[in-house]
Amino acid sequence: MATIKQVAQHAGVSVATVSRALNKSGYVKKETQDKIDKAIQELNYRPNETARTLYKRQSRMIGLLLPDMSNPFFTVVARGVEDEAMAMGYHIIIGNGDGNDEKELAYLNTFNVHNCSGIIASQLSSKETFDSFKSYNMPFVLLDRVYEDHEFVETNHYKGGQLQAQAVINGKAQSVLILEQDLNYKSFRERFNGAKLMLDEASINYVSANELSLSEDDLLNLIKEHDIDSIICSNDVGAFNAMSILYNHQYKVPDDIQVVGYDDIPLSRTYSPSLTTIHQPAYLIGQKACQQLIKQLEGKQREHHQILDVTLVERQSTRRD
Amino acid sequence: MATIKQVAQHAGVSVATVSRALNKSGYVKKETQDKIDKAIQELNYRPNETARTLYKRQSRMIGLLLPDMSNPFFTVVARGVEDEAMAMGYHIIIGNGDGNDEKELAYLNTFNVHNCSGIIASQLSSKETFDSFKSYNMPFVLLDRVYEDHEFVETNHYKGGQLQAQAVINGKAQSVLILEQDLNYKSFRERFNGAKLMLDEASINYVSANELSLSEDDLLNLIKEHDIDSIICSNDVGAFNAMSILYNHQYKVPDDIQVVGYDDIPLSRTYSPSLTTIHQPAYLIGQKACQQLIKQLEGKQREHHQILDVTLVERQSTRRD
DNA sequence: TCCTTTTGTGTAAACGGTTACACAAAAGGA
DNA sequence: TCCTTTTGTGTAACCGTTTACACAAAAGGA
Repeated sequence: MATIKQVAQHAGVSVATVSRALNKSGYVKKETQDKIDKAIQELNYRPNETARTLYKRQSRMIGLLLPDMSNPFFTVVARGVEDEAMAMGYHIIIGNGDGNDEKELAYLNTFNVHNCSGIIASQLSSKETFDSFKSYNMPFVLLDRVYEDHEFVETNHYKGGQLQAQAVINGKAQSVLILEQDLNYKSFRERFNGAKLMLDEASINYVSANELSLSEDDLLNLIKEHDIDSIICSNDVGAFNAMSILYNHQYKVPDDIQVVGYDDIPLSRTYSPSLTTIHQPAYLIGQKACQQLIKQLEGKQREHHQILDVTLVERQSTRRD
Repeated sequence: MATIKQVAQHAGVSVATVSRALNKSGYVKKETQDKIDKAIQELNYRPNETARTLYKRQSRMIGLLLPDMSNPFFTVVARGVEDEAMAMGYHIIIGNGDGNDEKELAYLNTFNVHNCSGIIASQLSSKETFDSFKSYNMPFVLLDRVYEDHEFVETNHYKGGQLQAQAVINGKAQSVLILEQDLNYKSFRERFNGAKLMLDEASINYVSANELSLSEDDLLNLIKEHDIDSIICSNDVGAFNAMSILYNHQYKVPDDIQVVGYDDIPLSRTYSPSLTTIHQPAYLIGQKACQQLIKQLEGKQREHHQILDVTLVERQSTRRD
């Protein structure tokens, strides 16, 4: 690889001039600029980012820390971040925290020693991790599962929960099973509360259970015991799971039991029956978070808390009228 | 952030000694080591990767270029690469090429100017891109969609195609529709050939069509026209799509038409009916590719061409006997 | 014309590490 | 004891950029 020194030599100027020409900082005579451009062409020179980063103590890289990129929701978020970063001339280093403190801190450290200019993170597994994040004094934006005293982009989970309930109410629900996830996370808690509120207002019975610790038999028992005719799931993957179990036990969806998911991952449109779910603008979340971070980096004016809207997408897995 | 200079000062030694202590290169007296460790502790020092990279002209980062990380197959591959990289003390910069020459070259360039130590890439959209890759003289390993004159990790696509045919033959196929994708890629071509061979041997009729350019109506027409009772898809997402269309037009899967996918993405187990498909060890592909690249980096002995096995996973979307 | 400002360029010091080299002290061998 | 080897440490150059500073030439103003 050619270096700036070689370009300088080749063009018969000093490295400082080349650098100025490159960055359009300071004065450079047209004639000189041309000579330099020619040299750059001929040597196929591309400035070394590492050296630039070292001097500037700031790279054009963004650390992206997700719970798990193979979760389809986060995959799409990541894609949003990546595309936006690319468009703005940044690049991302990706990390999967797996809800594990140590891993999260290890990635945080990585991002730091690589002079990443900022971090986008979701689901820091504990308040301590979050505090560590803050102590690094790196710009960052939280995603989806946020702490309220920091900049974030999220969606309106409360409304999402209400819409889930609305969907089953539209399908004449009588007895609802709400499958929740870790209620320590505000997002899940709010969805849960939103759904409960709507069901209470409509005087519809419901029971709830933790989706993660629920076996197939547990689910079937709950259904029998409470004569369940509607299931509200905590996300689409969970809904697919439930529908698969229902299918294998001769329950018809949505006639016997209707199911509503959450996220609207790409496959929920394609599933048969296609899944009624809450659309979260995953790609947009990623994009917005990236935009917000870059604004933060550049000291620009911005919204510190962005709460994006969610919508109900009614498909075949719920009844209508 | 503390620097090595501060650590040296704090410990009362030179930076060279600190560096040697840090890297366990060269001699360091036990006593001195202790003083240095203490200083590192007290200053919470962590070596700056950028500086290290600049001197060594080699970072501990790997560029990962995929067609699209939101394709569930590649998501899992990426996760395999990431986990393995993490375990070996490397990190990944991720890029989505989207089958677009320019993007691929842009990422290649990024990886290069960041002094990535190597590249793992899939589906370079043209031979020219591939040649550019080679001209950078960076170590790299190809994934899944490979050129044969370079190191790669892939799966046995020919066998995969045969197994797809086997699956429909097991379900007494009489008239098969093969949905293929871009046959310019060796992987798709081999699957196609594998499937055709098996069907020919069993004297079963088949027609084929390009999945990507096939509308819903086209599909339905083909089915009617050729009295199709089995569909071989080029991947699971395509199979879901097909099944969704079948479902909406009152075809029963697998009774009326059986469907076989390819990839065995996580959701194919959960889909209802669950999908018969060819299991590709996506995670393992990622892991192996990463291991192979790191061996290459370290100049170690290794297999240059790894061809992993695929297996048939028979589930509910195909008939049995 | 002389002085001031603007333009254009080069020199050298940073950025934070690693390592070649020099050299001194300690250990080992005869 | 003297010589050789091993151990331990420091000095300074280097990696490839950016930029503060110095300074000269050109342009502009009176």
